[in-house]
Amino acid sequence: MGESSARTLDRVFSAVSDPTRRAILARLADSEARVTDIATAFPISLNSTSKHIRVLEGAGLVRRSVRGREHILALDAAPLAQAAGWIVHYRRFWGDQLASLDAFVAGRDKTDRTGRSS
Amino acid sequence: MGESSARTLDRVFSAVSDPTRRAILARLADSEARVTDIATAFPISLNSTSKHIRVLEGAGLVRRSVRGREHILALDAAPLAQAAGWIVHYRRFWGDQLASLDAFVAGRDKTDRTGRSS
DNA sequence: AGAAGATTCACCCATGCAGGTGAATATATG
DNA sequence: CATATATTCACCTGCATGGGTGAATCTTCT
Repeated sequence: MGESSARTLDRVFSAVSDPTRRAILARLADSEARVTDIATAFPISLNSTSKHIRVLEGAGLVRRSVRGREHILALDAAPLAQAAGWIVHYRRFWGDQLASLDAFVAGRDKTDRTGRSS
Repeated sequence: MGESSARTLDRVFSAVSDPTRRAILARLADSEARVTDIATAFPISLNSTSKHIRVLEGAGLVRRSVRGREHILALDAAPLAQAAGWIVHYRRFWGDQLASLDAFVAGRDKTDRTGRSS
């Protein structure tokens, strides 16, 4: 399971490296949405939005349920857990700035999670 | 502080999305190394290795100390903590597969951390 | 000074991706 | 059937990047 998911890890990290896609995830964390809903919320075209969603789907971060002519998109953060699993291996190198991961989580929870930088 | 680090987050995720670079990080987690040491450990040229290290430096994940003609590279996992901070915002969407992050950390700690495939 | 080692710089090539526009495909709705 | 809505497909452009080769730079050693 650790070997075949390397490709997935590639895609997850790559997908999440884009600010627009991180913003899309933040949006979907709030509520489900259609492709058009997301497109109108960002200064990019509907087409570009569709491609971003494709990438997020390829990473397993977004799931789509076609209901009629509307494509309802929902966040699926499971691959992020996998990504966290990789990162956490290096937690002993994080140094004195972060004692425990849970403490880190608690302290950081009120930060903005959009990741938008225009 | 949360805004200017968005770019950093981009670079961290992007840097880590490459399997070769993840393997380089794993190597540096074991011990410091020169550029040549890393290059000989991978089936890519010295030049390509140098570029990968540049990317990792740009993400703040690797620090270089020039000692004479040798460039000693060391892991700096602090940016990974920042990346973990972003991911952790979505931990409540991870579902039933992972109850608490610490439990996850404990259970996953003996998995391989190389990230190498092939 | 001269030679060998370590690393980078300057290009080249191919691929991928983010962004766009315009047409095509479904699905509702009148 | 005809039309509006939702999404994608096909294609184009510009830029970044992973890979390579060969020359240049800098440092150590004899």
